[in-house]
Amino acid sequence: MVLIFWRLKCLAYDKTTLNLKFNGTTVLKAKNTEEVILNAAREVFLQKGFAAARMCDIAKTANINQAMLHYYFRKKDKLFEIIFEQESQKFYTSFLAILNSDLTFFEKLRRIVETDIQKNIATPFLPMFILNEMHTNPARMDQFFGTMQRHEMLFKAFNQMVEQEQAARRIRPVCPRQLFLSILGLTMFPFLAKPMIKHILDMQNQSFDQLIQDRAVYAGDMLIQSLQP
Amino acid sequence: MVLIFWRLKCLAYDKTTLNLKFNGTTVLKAKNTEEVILNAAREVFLQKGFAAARMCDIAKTANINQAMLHYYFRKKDKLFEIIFEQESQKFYTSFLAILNSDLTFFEKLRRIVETDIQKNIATPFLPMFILNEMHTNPARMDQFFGTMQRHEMLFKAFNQMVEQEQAARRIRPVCPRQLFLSILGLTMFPFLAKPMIKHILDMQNQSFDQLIQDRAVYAGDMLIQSLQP
DNA sequence: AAATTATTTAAACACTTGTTTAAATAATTC
DNA sequence: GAATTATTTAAACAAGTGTTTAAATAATTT
Repeated sequence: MVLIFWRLKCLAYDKTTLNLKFNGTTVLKAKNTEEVILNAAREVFLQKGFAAARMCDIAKTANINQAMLHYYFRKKDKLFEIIFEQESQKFYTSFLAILNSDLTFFEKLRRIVETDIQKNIATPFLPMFILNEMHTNPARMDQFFGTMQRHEMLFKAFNQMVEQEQAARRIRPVCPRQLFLSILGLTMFPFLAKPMIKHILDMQNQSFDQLIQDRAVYAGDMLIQSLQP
Repeated sequence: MVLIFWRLKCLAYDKTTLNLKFNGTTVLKAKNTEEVILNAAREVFLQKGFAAARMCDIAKTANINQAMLHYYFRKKDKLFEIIFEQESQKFYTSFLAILNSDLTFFEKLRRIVETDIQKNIATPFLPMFILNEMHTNPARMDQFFGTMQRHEMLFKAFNQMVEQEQAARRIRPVCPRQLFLSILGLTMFPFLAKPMIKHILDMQNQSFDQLIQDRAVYAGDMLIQSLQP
């Protein structure tokens, strides 16, 4: 019995490093400090944005000394750049893949809306994080769009598809750019305006989440309905 | 000739106060310092948000000494509160008025979308300003919605109207909350995402503004089209 | 096991940025 | 026109916040 307690005492997670230690020596390196820092930075930056985020908040969230942040990442800017880069990637990766699939146009619309909403449910602060950062610091856009021409491809593919559908008279005449704006607006807006909307609609978190869930079907219906020839 | 030059020299706007002076004495008090400061604060806060806004930027924009800001408004927080309060007012004042007018439902929809977009054209940073502030500092919401129950009224009136139209089978069955989200999303999103959208759609300012202008009609069409029974 | 390297800590540092002070100037009142 | 009050300025101040340092500890290599 004493033995058990002795073991329990000596086998424990180090709160600081999150490593599993036995008698003070690391047995399992769950995550290295770098990852712990990045996760904390992501959490704080996504919630507050660059300007309002505090290095000490990140340190506190990561459960480490503030100097560690600089040991691993030198500057706040550098740390932010990494997070922004990572999060930028998530933003519209699936969009192109869906466009290039062999679904029908309407199926693609549904799929895009569906995956977009599911993605944003997973990381609800991402839209505001990206858009606000671009708003206050337009120079960041170059980083967002990177070196490649992802974004040109993105709309070109979409545009071509809409024109094709239109030519075949499977949808009514519509400005592809407006349609593009509508898709993003219908899916992203609830995440951008969540605090306000919750208040106006007088909803708790749970029922708001349900509203968002239902929105995938609703937005899909609406788009398709509005495109009927 | 000399006289003319002498006059030109002595009749001039004081860069600091914006007052019109003659021989050094104020002839016309265009705007008092308070207004000058508030206008500068509005400009800076709307563009940067609270955290990224700098008192010295506001002073520079107002063309005055930084100490003046504190002489007139004590603290940065206080100054921000005033601006936030003023801008909050503009946010959905017209919405209720239109709902209570005696237009048909579809006409109301068009009118709401139209005025919303026109309002945002006049103050394009307002949506991001309000939503981002609520996102980073939810405590601000109480100030936004103020003491009155404007917001409850707002959705209640809308909800009732949708249900009424539905009962009369003038529109297809639809969740009023989803429709509400759609209206706001369709009109506000372009302003929230302007930097990104401009880049993706590869547009200059001018053509983007045209896209926004066209959007009032487009969004109205889309909403009505999607509601056809 | 000793030496070297990597990691962590606490404290100090330095830069930014909000705020105050005290003196000067302008405006107003008596 | 003198006295009082309001406004403005420059400078210093103070609080917040990012960053560095030097010493301590842990890990790794020799």
